[in-house]
Amino acid sequence: MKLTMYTDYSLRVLMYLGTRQPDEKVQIDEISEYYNISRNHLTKVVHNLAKLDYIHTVRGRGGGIMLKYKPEELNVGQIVRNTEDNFYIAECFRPDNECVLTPICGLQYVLNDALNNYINTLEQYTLQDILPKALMR
Amino acid sequence: MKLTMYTDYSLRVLMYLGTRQPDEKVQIDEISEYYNISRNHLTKVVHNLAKLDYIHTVRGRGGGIMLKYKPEELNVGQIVRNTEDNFYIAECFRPDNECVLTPICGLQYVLNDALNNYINTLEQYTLQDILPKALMR
DNA sequence: GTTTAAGATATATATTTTATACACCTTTAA
DNA sequence: TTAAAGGTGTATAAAATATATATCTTAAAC
Ligand code: SF4
Ligand code: SF4
Repeated sequence: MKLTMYTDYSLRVLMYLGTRQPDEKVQIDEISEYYNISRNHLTKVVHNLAKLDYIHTVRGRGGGIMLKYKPEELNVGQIVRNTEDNFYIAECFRPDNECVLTPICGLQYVLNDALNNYINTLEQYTLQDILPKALMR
Repeated sequence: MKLTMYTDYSLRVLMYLGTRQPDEKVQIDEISEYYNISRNHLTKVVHNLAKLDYIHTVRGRGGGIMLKYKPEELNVGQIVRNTEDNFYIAECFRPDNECVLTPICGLQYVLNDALNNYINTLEQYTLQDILPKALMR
């Protein structure tokens, strides 16, 4: 019942960018220092956010990253759904499931219901809603 | 975003017992064979369920375990809440939190909201609701 | 009162998942 | 050509989970 650091870092990056001007380029180094996360690790998070089309990256000198959409257009639920890689909430949700109850167990539907409500809740918020008012220096 | 095997095993044990007569004693060995789970491991799960007051255990020859309440009196949400040991949904929910955003981040409230809806959903079901109609042999 | 079948407990090990580090590559403006 | 930026692959570490091993305790049956 927890998000991976990877997902949380992804959201932290988006929040960081969200407090800046729309077209302001920000460097990974700056963010990694602010959050005390290794640059290389954060680079992967950033790269993935770019693949997911949430941010725009500019390579080379003078480069940086920036949000591709306005904070109020970015849905928290969608971000989590795309960033968290698996939602294997129980064994029977996994490809290697061997639970003998699978054909007759009612729990799986209940868990699925709960998971949907979890995601649906997140989907009621946008990046704008969770943005820190200002970043602390 | 997943339950531990431990929690799932706990529910499996309760479901197993729920398909039996109220005062029928069932042995751990039988359950562990049915589910292909090591006896010793399952013993710990069972022991914990006893500590949580969900089941009654009888030691010694002729012993076994049985539900302490009727399936319709056992709430799935409560069971999960008691069995799953931590709900550290993000770094800031942990005792060793070092996230610099903590004082200003809006995400933590959103995550908490989502988690509550997850648990609340589970709380709408009882063991009776998820019971397999019959155990397969 | 000894045996046997049951659950209880503590510790160690293995496995899996997640996070981080290291090393090097590519791009582009100055 | 250099320097500052992001990109990529692989290896390692750390943490969380799950399982195994070994032994103990209880109580009914004989
Ligand atoms: S089928 Fe039921 S008991 Fe088996 S893994 Fe799925 S939820 Fe758990
Ligand atoms: S404060 Fe916000 S960014 Fe930091 S761990 Fe909590 S939810 Fe994540």
